[in-house]
Amino acid sequence: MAAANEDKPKRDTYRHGNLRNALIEAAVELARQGGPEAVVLRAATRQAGVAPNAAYRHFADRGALLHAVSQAAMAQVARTMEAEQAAVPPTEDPAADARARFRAVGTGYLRYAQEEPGLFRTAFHVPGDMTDAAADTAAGATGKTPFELLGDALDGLVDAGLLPEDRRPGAEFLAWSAVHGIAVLLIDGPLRGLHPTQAYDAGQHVIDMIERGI
Amino acid sequence: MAAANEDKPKRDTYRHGNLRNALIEAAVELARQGGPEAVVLRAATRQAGVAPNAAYRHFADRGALLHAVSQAAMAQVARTMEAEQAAVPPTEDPAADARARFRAVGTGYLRYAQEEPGLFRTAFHVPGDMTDAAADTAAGATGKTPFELLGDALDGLVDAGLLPEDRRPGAEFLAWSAVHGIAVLLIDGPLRGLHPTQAYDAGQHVIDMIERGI
DNA sequence: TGTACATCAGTGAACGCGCGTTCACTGATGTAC
DNA sequence: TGTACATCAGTGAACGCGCGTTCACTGATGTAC
Repeated sequence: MAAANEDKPKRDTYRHGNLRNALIEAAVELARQGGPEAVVLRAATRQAGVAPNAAYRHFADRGALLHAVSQAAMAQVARTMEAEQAAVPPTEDPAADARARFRAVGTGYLRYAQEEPGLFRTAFHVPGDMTDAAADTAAGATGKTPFELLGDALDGLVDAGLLPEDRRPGAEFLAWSAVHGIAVLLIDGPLRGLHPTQAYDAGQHVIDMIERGI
Repeated sequence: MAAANEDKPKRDTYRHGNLRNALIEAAVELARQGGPEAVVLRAATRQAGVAPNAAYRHFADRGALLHAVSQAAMAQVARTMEAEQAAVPPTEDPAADARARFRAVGTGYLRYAQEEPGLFRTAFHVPGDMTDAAADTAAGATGKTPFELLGDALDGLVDAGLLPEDRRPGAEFLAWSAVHGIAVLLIDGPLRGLHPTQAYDAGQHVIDMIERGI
């Protein structure tokens, strides 16, 4: 109360030392709370306890910072998918395993959208890295991007004989469309505000549809 | 060149007379070119040749104007769907007709998204009227909203025996998710920039998947 | 081990911008008598 | 048909705001000799 700058992080060194990461961290938090448009350069520097223009030592402009946030969010999506897959108890049945791994990709995607709508929107609102193989900063623990994880899961369905080989090409986009669509409906659209378990069910129904229709 | 205000629409009357509509028209054009965030109150008044604050005679705030644009865009979506349905040549086969009418709903939706991405994004970025039955300003020539047209088409599938009755509940959201998802992928996502005929094909494949998986 | 120097991360101040919104107003239009 | 008056759509000026970005700078750190 006495000091106006009580939460202003004080540095003991003249140089920050880790400013780039600090800015990304702050920007991620902004995106978490308000989506991509909430990623405000000045706010990030404020949070990092640094002058506004200090950001320009590490990012060309606001867009570059936003891009970094997007990559970080994408990596979190990948990790959520991986965690969902890791939680699947393996069975004796390879086909069942393949199915479960495929469904876990979609379920993880939707779980992330539900839990972190702001970051989810940031991940995909920034143009064009989703399918970039080179985007290693967008990868999860296995080093794969969400798109690659989806591709692998589809390959798994083919290997298990659950998906005819001639249906494989382009299947990414069918699955992705449906899951992404329900995600948007759930977080921004008319299904927003659904009870989490209902939202989960809606997501599972979409995944059911994909399995049938793919 | 001589006059700086050459394109400033001059009124002959002191009062504009039709300002509300003029503002909506201007705002629609802004959204058309730049999506919802391009709907700037001052820009709309500028275009209408009116002082910025004049807008407050007709709209409570910027949000109200944006909402009007969203409704207008939604109505255009409905009209595009209706046009797509009207273009379907009727056959002797009621089942084939029902299918065609169902597909036309999706095709119209995707055509609008492709042709008017800015307005499409505006229609759905503004919270929550999509499923409002009362939203008559969001209706097309038949007086139905996009959501209602989809519902009717699904009912048609049931009547034609193409969709089991127990699959009907919630089917709106399955179909809508998939079509909306591919729309987003096509206009903002990694499929952006696809050749229009490829984009059309991608959309048709999604609709195929829906028919199979619904 | 000590000194001179180059590097470059962060500072402080300022810029121009356009925005949404509020205020007290003016004057054209429609209505009552 | 003419006059008085109320209504209310649009005006003009100003507000506070926070933004992204540029400029010339300072001073801590690491390196070479």
